[in-house]
Amino acid sequence: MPELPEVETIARGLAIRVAGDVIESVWLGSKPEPLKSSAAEIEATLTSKKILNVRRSGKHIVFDLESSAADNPAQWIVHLGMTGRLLVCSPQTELAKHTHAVLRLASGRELRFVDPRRFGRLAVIKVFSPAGMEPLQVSPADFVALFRGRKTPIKSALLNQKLLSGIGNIYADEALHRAGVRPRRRASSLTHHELMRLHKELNRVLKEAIRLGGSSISDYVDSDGEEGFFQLKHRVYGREGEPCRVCKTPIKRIVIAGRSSHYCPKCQK
DNA sequence: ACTATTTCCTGGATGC
DNA sequence: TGCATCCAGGAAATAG
Repeated sequence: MPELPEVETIARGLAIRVAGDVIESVWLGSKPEPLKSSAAEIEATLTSKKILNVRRSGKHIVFDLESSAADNPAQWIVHLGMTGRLLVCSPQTELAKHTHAVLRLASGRELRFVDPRRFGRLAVIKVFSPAGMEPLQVSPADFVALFRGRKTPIKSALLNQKLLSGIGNIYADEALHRAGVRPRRRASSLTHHELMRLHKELNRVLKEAIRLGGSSISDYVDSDGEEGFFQLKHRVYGREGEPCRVCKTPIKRIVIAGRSSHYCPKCQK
């Protein structure tokens, strides 16, 4: 399940591999569900366009396209959802089940979008603007202000993409453990000191995860098919009943707003 | 304006 | 072995 570090890893890999290439033709699957823009619009926008760069914004992958007319959409946006993958491969490579889009590149390779669970989304847009703030760029003061007066659990607030873009279930749990805050605490109940610590630990955990290429659980791999290694550093996520890496207390699992949440009852207050 | 709940979707794990 | 059921979760839609 790609969150900020995984999407960052994928976007960096794609930038190295396809920046400068030209999209010669576009094939879109018959199922329209993954498309936010119309199939015709996506096809028209991508065909014959040069890919200038590939980067991450929140959990979205942004392909900057060379635009001839200033009023045309000039970005291709991909959200990988839960199981989405972007693969660069040779045209001879067998088409994977659940392939929803194939872009033929001038270099002779293909860029394929595969997504079994179909939670991913494709769109073209003029200029993409993320809903929330970038966790790695938000200032401590702005971070603290985001949670002022919010009654929702801090875990839910961290997952709210309109506040911060890019945090998912894994890194919300991991950041809360490192900050010593229980996931069910109301966001507004956190002290200034706790929020400052949360901001610092969130930045720390995201940067370390990016350094290790993300967390490979389920079927996540980067654009080279390589797995990440941050799952080895998980302190609470997916570790129900196992000893806390800090104090040996068994990790608890609870459900908050339908999401599994893991924490150490001793380290987190 | 917020917050909570439901819905979408498939494959892997589990239970009988 | 096979079949049914449950579960994972990002974000949009819906309800309160």
